[in-house]
Parts: sequence; C-alpha cells; structure tokens
Amino acid sequence: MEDEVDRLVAAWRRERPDLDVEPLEVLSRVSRLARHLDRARRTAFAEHGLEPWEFDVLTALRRAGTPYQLSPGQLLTQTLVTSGTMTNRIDRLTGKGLVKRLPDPDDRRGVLVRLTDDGRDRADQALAGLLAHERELLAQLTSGQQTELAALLRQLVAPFDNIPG
Amino acid sequence: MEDEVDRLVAAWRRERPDLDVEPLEVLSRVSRLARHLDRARRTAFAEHGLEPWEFDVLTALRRAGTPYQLSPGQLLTQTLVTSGTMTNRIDRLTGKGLVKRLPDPDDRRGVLVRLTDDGRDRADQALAGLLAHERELLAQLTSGQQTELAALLRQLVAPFDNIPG
DNA sequence: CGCAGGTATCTCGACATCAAGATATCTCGG
DNA sequence: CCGAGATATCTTGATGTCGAGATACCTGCG
Repeated sequence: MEDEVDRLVAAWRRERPDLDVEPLEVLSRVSRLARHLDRARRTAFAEHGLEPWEFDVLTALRRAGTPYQLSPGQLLTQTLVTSGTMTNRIDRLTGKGLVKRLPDPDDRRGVLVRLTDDGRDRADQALAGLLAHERELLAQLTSGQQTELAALLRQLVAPFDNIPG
Repeated sequence: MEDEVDRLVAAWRRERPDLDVEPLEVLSRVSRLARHLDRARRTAFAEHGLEPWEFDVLTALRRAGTPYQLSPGQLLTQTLVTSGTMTNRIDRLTGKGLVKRLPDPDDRRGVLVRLTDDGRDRADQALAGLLAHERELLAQLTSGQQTELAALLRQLVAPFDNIPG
C-alpha cells in the first residue's frame, strides 16, 4: 500500500532528480507516524480525562515504583521537555490533585514530585487504554515484524539516548 | 545497544507484570525518535535561517513544481496542521517575502500560495542541508536495513494516510 | 431561480512550549 | 572555611498551535 511519503519522494525525484532523497523514506515516515500517533493518543487519553502531557508525567512517576516520586530533573530527562515546561506541568498536575511537591530532604535546592493515590489510579487506567489502542495499530504487522521494527528503531535512537545531547 | 525505551519497558514489566507492554517497543521508539529528529532538524535549518515549520511549507510548495503554488487547503493535508495554523504560517512567510498570496481565478473563496524566487532558493538550500544531516543519522543502518525499515513503517502509516482521518 | 448544505479560508482566545536568565543551594579545591 | 563554578528549580516573555466559530462563496436539488 502506498503512503504519503511515497508521493512525497516521487515528487522530489521529479523536481530535484539531482538529489538523493533516500533518507526521507525512513525519517519522514517516522515524523509523520509520530504525528498521527500523537492524535491517536490524545483520543485514547480523553476517555480517561487526561492530556498526553499529563500521561507522560504521571506514568514516569508510576514507573519509578513505590513511593512513586522523582525529582523534576529526572522527569525532564524522561520526557524530553525543558525545565520551564516541567515546572508548569507540575503546577497544573498539583492543581488537579494528581501529584504533590515535597521538599527533598537531602538537597534544599531540590524538590520531589510524588504521585497521589488518585494520580496513580489514573495513570494505571490510561496505560491500559493506551496499550489496547496501540495493539490495534500494530495489527498491521506480524509479531516477528514488530520485533524487527523495534530493533531497527533502537539502532537509530540509541545514539541520542546514550550520548548526552 | 540499549536505549531509553528498553529501560522504560523493563520498568513497566517490574511495576505492572500483569500487562503486555510489547506495543511500546515499537511505538514509544517512534515517538521518541521523532522528538529527537525535531531537535536535529531545528539545528540543521538554523544554518539556513529557517524554522522547521517554514521548511515544511516552503518545500510542500517546491515539490508541487512550476509555478510552485498550492491552496492553503492542500498545504493543510500535507503538513497535518489545522487551518488556523496554516493561515498564520502563510501570513508570516508572506511577511518574510518567501511566499505570496494570489486569488484563485476559479474559486473566489480560494487563495493560491505561491513561492517567491527567494523562497524557492531557501527551500532548495535547506533541503540539501537536511539530507546531509539525515544521512549521518542513518549511517547506523546498512542500506538494506534502511529499505526494510522504510517498508515496515509504510505499513503502519498507510492506514492513516489512506483512510481519511 | 432560490435556498440548503457544503467548502475554503480566516479570526480569535486559550494554552503549552521554549529559551534565557534569576535564585538558591551544593561541592570542592586551596 | 571561603569562594568559584556547578547544579536544581523556577520565572518571564515571546511564540506557535489548536479548536471553534465567522464569513464568503460554491453547488445542486426542487
């Protein structure tokens, strides 16, 4: 089946036959797919009254395990946003009663963000919902293809995740 | 090489052993890679004095071929943004002299957005720069792996691109 | 021909994000 | 123990995006 990127690449080959646009076959698809995923996620989370950014923060805390707390700095590296954004997110989640800020006992500059019971429940429910939706999207691929795809993507992401940048 | 998603999946398996989080192996990597790509693209375009969103619009017009013009509606579907956003983008690109708005001779509701000569040159230069950067990122993979990856991604994107949504 | 519904674009207000800088605190060499 | 530089978080101002609604125009049925 043809997709938008096939049309995009064909157009470039026609307009700029002098260029090798092969990289777009992979990377434009990654960008476009991510865009579509964002929309699908937004829909999935709406069923649980959460925004995507709320999910990102709550699940980062949930994954940390008891007592479900992390510093804003740790949340930054997991969510790939800037510190100003994270401050704002924590403020709003605090306002909704899903997390609370505690002083870090070992560092007076620091803060610990902890999930409330309500926040934990919401995160658990939304995760289950998300996985159900994502499984549908992936039904296009066999289990073997999914594994293969994951491995190829890992090779591309690893440099970003391991060399600080 | 391990990446952030490996750690994420391991954390979920520890915290929620009852859930099958396999879908994250693919889709979380797509989202995270897209995020990293956005940053890399921003850097690449800065060398040519362009923002990513400017590049998206200018190259859509460039790909259309002579006379390098499309309606705002056509630009919407290619760039996956809303109409309010596109109006705003066209305004700003017009202000920078990279595109201009012309009335559609066949539909008085309509408008045609056309690339200026300067806009065309900027698009061409930025594209060449982008491809160079992207080729480096893809050096992680053999040519065969790139083809394979592109094919797998196509299967996932195609439903979005072909079933209107 | 006239009107109902559809379509193309723009307007407007709310909001999330970012970048850069401010503030408070920590760390460690001297 | 002091001060320089690093670190953690928050503040601020600008900006881009979205969503819903407004406006103008087109199309086709009756």
